[in-house]
Amino acid sequence: MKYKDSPTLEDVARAANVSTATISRAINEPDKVASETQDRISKIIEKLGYTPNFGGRALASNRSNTVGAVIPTMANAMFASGLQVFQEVLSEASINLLVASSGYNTQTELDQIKSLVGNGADGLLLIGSTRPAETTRFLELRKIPYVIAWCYQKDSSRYFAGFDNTRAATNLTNEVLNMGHRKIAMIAGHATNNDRSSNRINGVKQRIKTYGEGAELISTLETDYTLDSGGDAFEVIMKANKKPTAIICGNDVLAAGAITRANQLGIKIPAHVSITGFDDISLAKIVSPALTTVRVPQLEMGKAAATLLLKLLNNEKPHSTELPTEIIHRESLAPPQ
Amino acid sequence: MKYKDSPTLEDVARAANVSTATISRAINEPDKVASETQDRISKIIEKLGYTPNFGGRALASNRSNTVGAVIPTMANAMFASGLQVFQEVLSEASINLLVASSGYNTQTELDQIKSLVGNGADGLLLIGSTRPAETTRFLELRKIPYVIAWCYQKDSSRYFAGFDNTRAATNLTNEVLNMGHRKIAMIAGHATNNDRSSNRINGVKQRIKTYGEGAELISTLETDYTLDSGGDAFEVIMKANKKPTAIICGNDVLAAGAITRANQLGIKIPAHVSITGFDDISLAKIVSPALTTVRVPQLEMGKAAATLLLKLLNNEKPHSTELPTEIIHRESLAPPQ
DNA sequence: CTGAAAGCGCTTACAG
DNA sequence: CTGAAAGCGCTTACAG
Repeated sequence: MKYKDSPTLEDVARAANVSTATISRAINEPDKVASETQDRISKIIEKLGYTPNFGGRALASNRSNTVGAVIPTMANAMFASGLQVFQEVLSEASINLLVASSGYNTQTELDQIKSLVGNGADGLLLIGSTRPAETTRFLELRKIPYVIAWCYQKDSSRYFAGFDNTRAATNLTNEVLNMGHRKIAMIAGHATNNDRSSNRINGVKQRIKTYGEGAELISTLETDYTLDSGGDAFEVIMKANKKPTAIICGNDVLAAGAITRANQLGIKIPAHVSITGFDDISLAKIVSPALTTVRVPQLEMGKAAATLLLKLLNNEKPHSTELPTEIIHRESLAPPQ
Repeated sequence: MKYKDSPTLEDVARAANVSTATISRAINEPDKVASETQDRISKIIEKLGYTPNFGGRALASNRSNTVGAVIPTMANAMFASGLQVFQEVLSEASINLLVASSGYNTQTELDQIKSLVGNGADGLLLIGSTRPAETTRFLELRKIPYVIAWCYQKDSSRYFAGFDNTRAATNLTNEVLNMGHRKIAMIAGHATNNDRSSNRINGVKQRIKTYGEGAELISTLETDYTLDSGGDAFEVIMKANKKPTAIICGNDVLAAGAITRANQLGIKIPAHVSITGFDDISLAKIVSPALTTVRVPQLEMGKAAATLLLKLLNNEKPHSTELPTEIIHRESLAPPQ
């Protein structure tokens, strides 16, 4: 847009018979201005329809009041709803949100981070803790405050708003085992450079290993987080000679894909095989049978991440926040028959 | 972040033994710089880790290379995936995306528009064509280029990347009628200030009215676009004395909610009642029975909207783009029994 | 192809 | 509580 058409601070100053400094204060630090002056200025601003020029402000103050988020994909409702809350909280603090997606690709993520920072992001929201050294180096070099959501690490110098994926997966696996399942398979998301996926895999593996009682992880397939991939992986697993009685899926999309495929193939869930999900997005309630899954605090993470980042921008030293997960019992998990 | 730590154009200029003007050109209009100079500058930029200061650039050029989008909600996968493509296309043109949501509230939408524009958005993506005069006035006053997605109007001075909601609804209704249904009900989203919803309602009404043959719209309920609301509306409709043989839903979320509720109540779909959706989000394939619905070109709209906006920012006069919709036949619609 | 210099619209010590 | 003025880091006619 052309700012030439818009009034500037100087126009306001002239009309109000004060200096531009006073107008600036009236806008940014009203306490420091006499209340009558304030009133007069307010009216003139209103009348002229003045709004501060963004570039001028950013240049002079070294602040853009903008924050960036790079998420793997907006297409998964999970990230989208977390992002929504994140934005709402920021909005109340008059901070705007720049958004980009990485498609689960670390190079793309770095490109987007650079782009957002180059476009003035004062801080960043990132998903997951594992990333190439180059990315970490850039972040440190530029001293960008950032918070990491969807996972949690204690005793870290970084800031997290998330949950312990390993523990959540361990708990879920324990539930599956206690229900009597011994032959278990897993359909996971690609684990490379994705700590949420690899931690969930680890949680499942660890629990099965330590459980004893003949419990066994017969296979774990890594694939894309899509419905079709989940379906395909399900088919592969069910065509093998050695079949599981329960399949633990890395997220709800994969699980919903598996169930849909099972329905098409005439394989009864959970009578023939149990299936579990992860995330508890709305799909989980809709699919039939409804998914037994792990509820992940999506909205709470969005909110916590925003709060954390706001503090960071304010030069405070906040504490990472760990959020709880919970197993949601629905129909897709039952004792083996 | 503190830019004091970062090198400036002047630092680069000094190191390269040229003026800042030349560095600026090397970055923005490489053709205008001798290729040896260019090479030297590139190396120095690389070595110093220079990136242009956003505020300085925005102030001097009156351009932020940032565009804003205000969508009703990110929680509906439909908008989220359109937004994703929108962002990807912009990203290739080195334009960043500022995102905000309105929660289907026109006042919130206006606030967010003001905030994004105040934060430097050069252009805007908006959903739907109906909004209060105050909003339209603001947009015109500030001369913000914007494109409207998810709907289409011909012979308008505004720019659209979308489809004709009325016609799509008409076509779907025609399908339902041709299948033999005569008693029809509708579960729609709130129509006030939501042209997508009201146009879909109009399409259904019009077609039923002109169809004859005893066709009748026995009721149309307006509600929130949530699964539970869809379920509740379904229950209300099925408890009335006069029951429909088909229920047309304003979107897939509502339809999925209705089907899920039907399953819980033991009402067979489509044996007892047929149900149709709108949008064709992934829910539609997952729900059981799978939804017969209208495929809305989400990704194509995101792409078309980005292309349109890019042209607008480039001072071209592009044409609005109308995209086709298509009826997807699955299991939830069948002849009345 | 390159440079000197003005100017974009703010904020912020500093002085009063 | 207010003002004069420097300065933030770029871009862009203009001149050569």
